[in-house]
Amino acid sequence: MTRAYYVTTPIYYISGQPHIGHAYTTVVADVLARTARTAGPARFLTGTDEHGQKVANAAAAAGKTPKQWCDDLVPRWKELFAAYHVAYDDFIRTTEPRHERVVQAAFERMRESGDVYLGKYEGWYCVSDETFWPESKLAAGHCPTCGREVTRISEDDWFFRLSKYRDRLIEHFRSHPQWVRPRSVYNEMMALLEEGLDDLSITRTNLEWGIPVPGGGGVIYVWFDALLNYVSAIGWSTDPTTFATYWPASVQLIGKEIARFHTLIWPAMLWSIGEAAPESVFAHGWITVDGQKIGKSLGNAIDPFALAERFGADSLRYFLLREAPFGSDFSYSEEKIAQRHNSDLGNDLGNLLHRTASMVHKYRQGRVPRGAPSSDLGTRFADLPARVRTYVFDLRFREALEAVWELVTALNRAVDDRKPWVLFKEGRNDELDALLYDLCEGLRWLAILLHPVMPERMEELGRRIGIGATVADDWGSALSGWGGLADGTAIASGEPLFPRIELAPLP
RNA sequence: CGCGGGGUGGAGCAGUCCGGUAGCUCGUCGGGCUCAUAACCCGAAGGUCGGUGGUUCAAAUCCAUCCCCCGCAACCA
Repeated sequence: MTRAYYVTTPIYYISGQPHIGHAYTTVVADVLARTARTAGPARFLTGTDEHGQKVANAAAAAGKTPKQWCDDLVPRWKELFAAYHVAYDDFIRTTEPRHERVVQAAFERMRESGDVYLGKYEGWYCVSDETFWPESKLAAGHCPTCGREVTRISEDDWFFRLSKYRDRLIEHFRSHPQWVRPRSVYNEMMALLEEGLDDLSITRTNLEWGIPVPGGGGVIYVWFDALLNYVSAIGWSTDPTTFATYWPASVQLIGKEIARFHTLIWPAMLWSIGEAAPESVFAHGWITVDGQKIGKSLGNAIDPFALAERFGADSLRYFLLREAPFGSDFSYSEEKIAQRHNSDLGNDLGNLLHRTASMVHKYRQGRVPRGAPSSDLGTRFADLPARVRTYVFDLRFREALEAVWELVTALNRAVDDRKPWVLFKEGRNDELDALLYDLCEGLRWLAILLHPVMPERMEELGRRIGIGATVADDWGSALSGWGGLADGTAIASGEPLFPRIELAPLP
């Protein structure tokens, strides 16, 4: 059985509209999946988390049933991913039967093994908000959102024996120091582990919007339900062959706010049903505006659709991966996006295409001339695909892009160093042919190497240099050596690939 | 004593785990070039790496302590 690359995003909780953070995580997963596909089989899962109190509340406020609410919103997420050129293999909704079956099966199995047991859940309930609050969240004994009185409630719920897995989790963390990244999140989770773990109530009797507890007794708590999407989507308990191909996941991307659930509770749940923990979990940072967290209440939420419209989805994808080391928070601003777009994409890369196409037309009637038998550039960058892959699979996107940009810079420099306008004037045709060939071949490499990051623009670049859809080829064959571009290929001249974006000056 | 992260040339950041010429992008200044999207290439200026103390032949990097900023704080996804 072939093990395949399996990458997941969190499933997104649809109590409202998608924002730029959703696009961020999903784009990163897309880049991983696209890169993995240049090497072998890969699967990329995303989806929506649709149960729970907040969805029920939001739906009620909108005068809809929860299901209708979700059905109406799911297309927004799909539109978002389409707008950002995301090509997922599967999109799972937690309201689908294939998921509900698996959640109930997992629950049953844990109940049979004794990892799920009946206990008493106690907390505070705000009648007005229809919300439960733990003791620690109360504001001076009152509801933290509406300020009203809360009442003590107590219900019989099923609990997951999380405490039982503490020692195994500690051992797993110690023996797999890279399994949770970045290091800061690993440390924080390890500290939580050392403080100790309590069992978790995983059912609710006061709520109807959820997956029914097998045998009755309310619904399954939304987190317990949601985490299982990663295995329900690949057929746990129903399709052993598919499951064995993809599990354990290669990397599960999350935001750092949900690290507890994915690095402590999730592996314990998996062990409880006899499966392995994911190979790695990577918690990325927040996108901030002027160092502040983005939030509706702060009034600085960003409409991801408008942003893609304005700057181009591929430029944004590049920005998100290039701007900060993956894992850290990073500050977003339109000025920074425009700067990256203009400088890296427009001046360095786009202009490289433009000047190359111009010279090929001016000096060689728009056809790629025959290259020299060997090229210093080809020798120097022979290991670039392997380097890029290593960086990408290590989620060091910034370093991957910097490595690719060494080639961009080298090509631009080659023009200055070898002075084609002089070669042309002096009739040094072999030298001119060799240079122009290097430039075109270099562009072919760039289109292929950058395709996972900027699929739409690199496909356009591929069309311009006459290689079309092969930009998504397997790197092993496409980039096995310098010289893959056939001479005589027509190079199109055209509008700038990344036209400059001028921001209106600030008042 | 709740936990964790951060403070590096004008701006934004790498480097800190495994001590040993402080690196990148943008900006600034000077030069080159004309194929090109006022783009490209070369060079320069600019930092006692938050403070103090310690370990060491040697510390941005290890230890202690202090100051400042920011997240999280158990069932909220």
